[in-house]
Amino acid sequence: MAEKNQHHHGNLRPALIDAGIEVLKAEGLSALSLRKVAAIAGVSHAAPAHHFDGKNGLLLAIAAEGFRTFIRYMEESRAVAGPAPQAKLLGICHGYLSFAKDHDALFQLIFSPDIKNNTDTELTDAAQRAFGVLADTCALFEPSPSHPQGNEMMVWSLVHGFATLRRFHQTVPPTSNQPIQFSDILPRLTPRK
Amino acid sequence: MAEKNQHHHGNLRPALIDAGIEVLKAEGLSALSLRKVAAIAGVSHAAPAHHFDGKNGLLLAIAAEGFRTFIRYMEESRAVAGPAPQAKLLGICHGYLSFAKDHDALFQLIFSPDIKNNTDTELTDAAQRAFGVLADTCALFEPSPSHPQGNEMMVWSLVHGFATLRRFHQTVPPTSNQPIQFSDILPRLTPRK
DNA sequence: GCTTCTATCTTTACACTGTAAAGTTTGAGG
DNA sequence: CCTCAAACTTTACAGTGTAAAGATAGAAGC
Repeated sequence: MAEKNQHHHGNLRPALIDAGIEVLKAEGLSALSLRKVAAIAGVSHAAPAHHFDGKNGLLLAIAAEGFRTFIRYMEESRAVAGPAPQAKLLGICHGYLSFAKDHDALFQLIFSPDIKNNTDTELTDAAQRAFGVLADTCALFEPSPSHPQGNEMMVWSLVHGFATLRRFHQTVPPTSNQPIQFSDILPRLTPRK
Repeated sequence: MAEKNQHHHGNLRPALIDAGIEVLKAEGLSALSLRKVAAIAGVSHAAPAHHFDGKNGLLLAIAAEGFRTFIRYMEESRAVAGPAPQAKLLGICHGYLSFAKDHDALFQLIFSPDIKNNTDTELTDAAQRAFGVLADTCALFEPSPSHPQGNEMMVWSLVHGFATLRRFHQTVPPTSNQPIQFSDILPRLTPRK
């Protein structure tokens, strides 16, 4: 490894992003601080400022990386699903939900309104590619009569809300104690012929 | 008013909660601090500690208050809707979405996983009552064949995801620029006879 | 080979945050 | 009138983001 204990770290930027993801996994979003990731990477606390424009910049970079693994989750889950359109759609959603479960804090971050994005193309590109994965799968079905993107928004809202509320129910327990599967609430769409 | 400029404020607890909601409206969740609400209420920065168990306690109290106005939004929106079950359901959802739009930061707070709830009955009661408003309206329809609470969870996930993604699209703009209405993605349920 | 220069990182400093502990005031009860 | 307890203040401390100035090392030019 490029373990130079000198002044120049070598590839500090990705190291800081990795450290950030590490903190997210271990202690959650609220525990993520510039000084902590700097300490993990073995540099001074002010070093991150030269690679990211403040804390928000680090969050943007981590979020972009998060979106990329988010995409991977959906694509891999779709790949192992059956060939039928409905199976592929459910596969995407299961990937969505698996990501939310496996990367709790990262999921919180990438959809957090706290990260102010001012034309960060790296983030918006990754986010729109993530939406594209879902849109492509929705294109296998007849479009919604009410709106050209009706199916996308319906499925996207449904799975996102489901994931978010499942997180919420860890804090405020639901009234019912019968666990519900996502496939129970996903409507059947009519495949395109 | 009970404007005593002495040592004892009189009713500091609700004043701090109001100050917190005021900050949320003006500057957002990230700008909410104990010291700031204390300053607004005109007390020393450590005063809140005697009424709430730390910052999380204040957040819990604000969130409980937030859930109560959240309930009011849904009930009032249902009241002005038509008598048909589907109209009432759509009314609830519009109240849901109006609240999310009018009280952006408060909406973020009440569904934030950062507020750690350790058997705070005030919050859980309000939250479960909010869910009850939606459940009551869903009871007007035939139950989902797949799960007794299938309709509730479907509608709840749908509207919550829609609200969240609308917030998200303020940061990352959507690929399509044709605005979509919630009524376009809400499925028609079959009313109970 | 030597100098210069620039990106990278460090040091120092400051305002702000939450929290704990000890001190002060005020109003109520004996 | 005295005591006392609740409400609030004061003081202190560790942690945070950020800005500015200083140090270092590798590259670029000659």
